[in-house]
Amino acid sequence: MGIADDAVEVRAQGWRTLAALHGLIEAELERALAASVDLSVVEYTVLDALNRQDGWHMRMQQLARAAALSPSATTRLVNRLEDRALLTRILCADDRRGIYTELTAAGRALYERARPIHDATLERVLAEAGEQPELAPVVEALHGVALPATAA
Amino acid sequence: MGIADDAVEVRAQGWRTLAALHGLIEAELERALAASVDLSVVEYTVLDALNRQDGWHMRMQQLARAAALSPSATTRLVNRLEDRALLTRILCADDRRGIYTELTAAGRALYERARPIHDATLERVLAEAGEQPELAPVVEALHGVALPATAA
DNA sequence: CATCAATACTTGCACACGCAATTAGCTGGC
DNA sequence: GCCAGCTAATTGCGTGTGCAAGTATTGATG
Repeated sequence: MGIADDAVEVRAQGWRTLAALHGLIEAELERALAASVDLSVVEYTVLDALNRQDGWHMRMQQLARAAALSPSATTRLVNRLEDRALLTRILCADDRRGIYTELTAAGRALYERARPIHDATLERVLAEAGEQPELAPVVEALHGVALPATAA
Repeated sequence: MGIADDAVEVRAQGWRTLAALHGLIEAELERALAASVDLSVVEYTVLDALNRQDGWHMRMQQLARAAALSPSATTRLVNRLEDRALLTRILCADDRRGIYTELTAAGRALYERARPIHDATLERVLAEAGEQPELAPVVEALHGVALPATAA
């Protein structure tokens, strides 16, 4: 097996490791959030993204990008959250095709309740994963990701 | 914002980055494999896992673990691949609850055709991701994952 | 040897997703 | 000012998934 073949194997193994870690974290978050606040991970991601905008609107498309979802899935996700009165649709005046979404008070409240659970679960899972030799290097690398804005 | 809060933010940001990279890679692999060999990423994962066993059987449960899938999803996934004659179910004699799966010649052939496409796509996407400052640290870490067996 | 718990897989069901087609609204050429 | 082409969001439809219940088989206990 030559050097080139080794590189291919390393990449494949790296991808499997990444997928395994991702699946592990997502499954744990899913379980924790569903049990405590009846939210899925994508739903939490949307609430988190909206909250990070701190009172400002977000287009459906931005939401879709933040949640890595298709437009249609985004529509239905927003529907679900709107039905639960966690956010509201706002037709913006300057471009009447675009639809902005905003957290309601209830949405913000639920997010505040969900966040500590989310963060604690993440901390626990990352700690556990860090002890597995295969996953550890990737877990370590997560500490090194660039922080946006506030850290600059 | 204190040190503890920073750590929480770093973890959250790390998780978002991991999810973004994972989604990116998976989407590209999905597209490439679907277009060329009509396989989804999970289907390829199963073929890959079976091929790595090199002629030996795998239980449904091992398959489920390798593909990060529930038992029910594994059953249906194996059904799909069996319908396409890419693998066969083998009822093993020593434990008649367990069901082993094995690649057929057609399955092995399709895998051999899919692998270069998979590997090339992975190389390309990782190279592209490595140029994005936010994703780069995680991409780098993938090179450092431990190789099983053959590298020992 | 009969029985009860545990394990391995399968099936019923509801749900979230992506793709393609659709509707509504903006924008540029003439 | 109007039609063609583009973008934003939604809806119809088929498919893959997880959970919970069901079936078959094994192993332990009395």
